[in-house]
Amino acid sequence: MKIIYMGTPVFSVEPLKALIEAGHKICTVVTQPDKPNSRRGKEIIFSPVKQLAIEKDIPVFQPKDVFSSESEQHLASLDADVIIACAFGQILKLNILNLTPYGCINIHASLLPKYRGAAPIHRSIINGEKETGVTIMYMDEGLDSGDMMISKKTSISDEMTVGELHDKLSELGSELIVEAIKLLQKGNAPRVKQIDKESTYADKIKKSDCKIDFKCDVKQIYNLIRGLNPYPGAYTYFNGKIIKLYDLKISEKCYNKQAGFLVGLSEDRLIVACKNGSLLLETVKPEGKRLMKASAFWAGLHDRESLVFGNYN
RNA sequence: CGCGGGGUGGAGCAGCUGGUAGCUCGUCGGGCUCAUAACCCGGAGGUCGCAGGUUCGAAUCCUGUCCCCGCAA
Repeated sequence: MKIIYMGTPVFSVEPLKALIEAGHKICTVVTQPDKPNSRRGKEIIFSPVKQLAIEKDIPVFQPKDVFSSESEQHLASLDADVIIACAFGQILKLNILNLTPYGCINIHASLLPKYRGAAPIHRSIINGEKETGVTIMYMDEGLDSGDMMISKKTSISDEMTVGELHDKLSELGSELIVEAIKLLQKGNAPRVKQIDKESTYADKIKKSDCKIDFKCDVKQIYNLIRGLNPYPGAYTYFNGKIIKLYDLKISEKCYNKQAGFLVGLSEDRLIVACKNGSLLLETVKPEGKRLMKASAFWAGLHDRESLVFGNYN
């Protein structure tokens, strides 16, 4: 198959690799424009997918708007069989959706119609789901509302972080997309409508979603933290500064302290009292600092007056 | 030139209204103890990122330089 691949972040790297290894001809990789960035100003960071494309000698196309007529003309001139989109980051409109014989196929990291949208992986952990998966679908104009081709489930363990789940789903997506293309080629690919009324949405993670509310149950906080670990990281405040919490365990042990109180250290873990239990922090990242052991953070406290997370002052 | 924080014994920090360095943890030795992650005593370990300047004297002030990181994108 002659494929146009659209993707941007790390999640879309593995599937692209898999397609290349499966022997498909990737005529162009479409990815988001380079962001002129970095603190220093000048360094330009290529998207993960672009890096792979360069490595594999695949042409890269970075339109500001894929659906623009110039972009459309360029893509049309490639004469591809199918467009595969995976976390590309731009909305596709009809002109692109209908550009190739097989249309646009999407790799989505959830079991549709559940968790449509931008952050299905994060949201599924934050919500404490036990199971999720990857769905290969035919794209339409809606938000992840197209007909489904195939999907595969995977379980979410109680300790899993979003980073781990991300990698797992990325791998699963790689397997599925290769299989999906085979089905398309054979001409017997399934096509199942989504049951719209059962759909749910996983909105993009906003900054405010990452703030820990210590009034919540310990389990909820635990899910939030692992659902945002390693990126973008759940945060709270300590002495007026932001501190992000990463690796941790949850404990049922209750302390007679206010939620957010730093009880002390136990086996190199910082105990934080919560509602209906406690958190055992292993790594944290104070504002302006790099990731460090919770025990190191504890060791560096010179003022043991206000040992509470969640306060602005 | 997007905003900002930082480079001090193995780790995390304090000191920075100038006079050769301190805290917590770790580590080593010893003690207490049935025992210990707890406690007590003692020790080792630092050219205070680098270069230059001011000064009788700088981790502390000034200049330059390298590196690291947080936020925002």
